[in-house]
Amino acid sequence: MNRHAQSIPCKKCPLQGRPGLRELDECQLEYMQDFKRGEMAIARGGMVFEQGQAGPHLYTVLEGVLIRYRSLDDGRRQIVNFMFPGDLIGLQGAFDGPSNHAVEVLVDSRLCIFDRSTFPEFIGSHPRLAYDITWLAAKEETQLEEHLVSLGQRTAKERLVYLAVWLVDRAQKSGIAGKGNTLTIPITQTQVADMLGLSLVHTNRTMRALLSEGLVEWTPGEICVPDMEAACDFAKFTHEPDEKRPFL
Amino acid sequence: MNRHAQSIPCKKCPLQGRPGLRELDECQLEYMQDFKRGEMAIARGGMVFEQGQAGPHLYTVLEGVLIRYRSLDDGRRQIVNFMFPGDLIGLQGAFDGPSNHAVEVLVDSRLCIFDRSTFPEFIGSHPRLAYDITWLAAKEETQLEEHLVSLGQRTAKERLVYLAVWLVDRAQKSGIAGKGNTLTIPITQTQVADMLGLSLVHTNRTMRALLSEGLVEWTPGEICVPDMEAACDFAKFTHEPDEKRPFL
DNA sequence: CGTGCCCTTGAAGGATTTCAACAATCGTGG
DNA sequence: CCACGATTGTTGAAATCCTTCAAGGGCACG
Repeated sequence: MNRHAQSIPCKKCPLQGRPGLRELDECQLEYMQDFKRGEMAIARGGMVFEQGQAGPHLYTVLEGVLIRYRSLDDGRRQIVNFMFPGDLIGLQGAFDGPSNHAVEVLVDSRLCIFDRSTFPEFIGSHPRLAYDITWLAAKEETQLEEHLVSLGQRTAKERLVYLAVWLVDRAQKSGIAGKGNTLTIPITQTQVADMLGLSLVHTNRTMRALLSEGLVEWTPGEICVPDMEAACDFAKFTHEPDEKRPFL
Repeated sequence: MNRHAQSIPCKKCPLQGRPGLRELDECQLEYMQDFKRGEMAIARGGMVFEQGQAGPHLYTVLEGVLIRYRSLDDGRRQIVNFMFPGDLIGLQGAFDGPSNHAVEVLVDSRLCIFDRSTFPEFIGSHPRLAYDITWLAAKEETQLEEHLVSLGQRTAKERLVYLAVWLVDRAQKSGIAGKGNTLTIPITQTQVADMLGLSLVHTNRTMRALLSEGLVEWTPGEICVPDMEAACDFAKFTHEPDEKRPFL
């Protein structure tokens, strides 16, 4: 399922120069190189870690898309967030205790591996990077807040539009979107349902309704938002200018 | 509404020695003292900051309980989390850009004030504290995940039980709970509804149902969970041992 | 003693879920 | 290469959870 790949040097990190990501300078790249333990490639459907496991690693997404979810023991599950290139995985688990969520690969991914054990040292010795990590944690929190608003206040239709817009937006910022507000991504309707807190059937119906209205064209394998502004307006989505995010 | 109070020295910080909080050592206390700008007392109903404001400060809750929420322009609002003594307020706003949520006082509070501007310096010069801040950010994220599961997967009854258990648990850890899994706190049913994504009417009915079943006794002004274990079980709530949290 | 906020309850309507069945797609092994 | 099972998408109909509308009572505050 997963194999360790040859490690690319940080200086050639594919994330450098992405539209929504901040560049690291020479000096920072060298620091990172010290902490990088290797890379890992996982195919769609593979798990980075399971709920309840205390993995020894932290990861950065170099390539691909992943989902993070929590399960209740009776089978219900909630997808908590999507992870795109540049996102940090496993920060919560970095502080002892097993993580309470699982991470699964949605689009074949390549991850950069760091050791959990070196994390405190890492923070201590590189203030700028410690600052960046806090930045990322704060942003992640902001994202979860947005999802929370969605689940708590929006109707099914609004949730679907919101998610579409949010995904396309994030994809564009990480440079993996297609032309014309399009995103090619194999998300299952079951997964969408588990993200939005809706039943599979209702998710399907709502998608078809939106399709016929032309607001969001969510066909299997591809999301397209013809009129971004109209969609944002409908879903009461206010995307912030969102300056470049740091990474690694 | 709010007034600046005489600043208590950090060495006499009331948070030292709380059941769920980690002690700071002499050295750390001195550092903190340098960054502390003062204190602020706000009464129930008062605002720490509004949605869209870019406040110049960061706060730590010394006393009281607060809520954090986001509003949609059409009036719907979602309470995103509760803040208890030891919690950090405004971390998201610490990285440029106005905060996208508002913070309101639920129980008369006293806050410790820090300058946003000294934040980068702060992280840089005190690795241990930088680590703690990241810890807090990660925990906050974990909490939001739990709420997300609630809104996405649980029924109205389960949500209410979950919230009750969660609140009582947090109150106990911050040492402001009453005897016998009791918490005296003036939460409005409208606020509960806005937290759980339910209508006011349905929130009320569900509360009454739980009351008659004896699972959760949520009377105006007080929450009581007679059988914690039964309640956790019913709501599929798994509270982790949760080691002591750092603060400040 | 009003006015406003909060809690409470009934009844009707609507959004969403569940149950059920079938078509379409895909990967895999014979 | 085709047949097969497994997964995914689609649709109808009935049941239910939850919301909205409406109205009244209690309590605090000026």
